Amino acid sequence: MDNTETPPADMCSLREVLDLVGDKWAIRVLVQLGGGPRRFSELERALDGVSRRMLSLTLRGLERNGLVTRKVYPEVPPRVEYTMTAHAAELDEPLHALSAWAAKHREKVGAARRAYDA
Amino acid sequence: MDNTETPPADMCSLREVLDLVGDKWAIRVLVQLGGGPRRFSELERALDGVSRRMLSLTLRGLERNGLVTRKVYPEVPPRVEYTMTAHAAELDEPLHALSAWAAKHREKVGAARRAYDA
DNA sequence: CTGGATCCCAAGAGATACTG
DNA sequence: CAGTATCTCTTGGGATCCAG
Repeated sequence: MDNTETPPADMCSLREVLDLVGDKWAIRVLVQLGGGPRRFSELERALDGVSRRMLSLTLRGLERNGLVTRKVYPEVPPRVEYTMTAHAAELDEPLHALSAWAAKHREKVGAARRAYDA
Repeated sequence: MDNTETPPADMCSLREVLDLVGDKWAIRVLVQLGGGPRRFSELERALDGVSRRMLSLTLRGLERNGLVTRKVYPEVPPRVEYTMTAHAAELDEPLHALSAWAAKHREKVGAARRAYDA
């Protein structure tokens, strides 16, 4: 066997991660929560352009999958804080690796795109 | 400053990567191409469930962004081979990191989901 | 303040048919 | 073989209004 195959990336796992954080706002929320617990309205302001509806849906999803915990303070006016879970925090490194790749190859991608469009 | 902030993950870069490979089929195509050049029909068979249309659109996108090159052999019947570019190959490691995270925390995610749904 | 409910539009994606 | 063109259905997501 002289093939040069890369050990097959685990498609199943890859899909699972994207299903968890591949949507429009999930990663941005996690990045915010990486800086510590945040209230709903704080997130709303920090994530420029997000609608209440989408923020809510995104947080529900993250909570459902155990990436975020929701803590309600029985006060008036109501206060709710969202916090990253421990294993969500472990996503930080893989995410940085992706981020680094993008930063490194940004120019090449841009050039390829311009060339293709011409 | 005693804050415990993680160095802010680069949101911009993160978004760029997801725009490149965050759609339904792109990553699967890249995983296939990681095993060497593939023909259109080979990909079509390997990616179970993909439609011709989506495979075509996905390949166009990857090609446009310089992640894949398209080589046409002037034969009859026609033959076309798709190949990963060098910098697309560098995505392999970050992707593996994500994949590893998913594999490691699969149970926790599943449990969280079952708990939430109950 | 925190969000759920509803309406509506636009993008995503499957099925089918046709062409170089 | 390797696609493109339509057509249609589904899903994502914004706007707005209502409620605990």
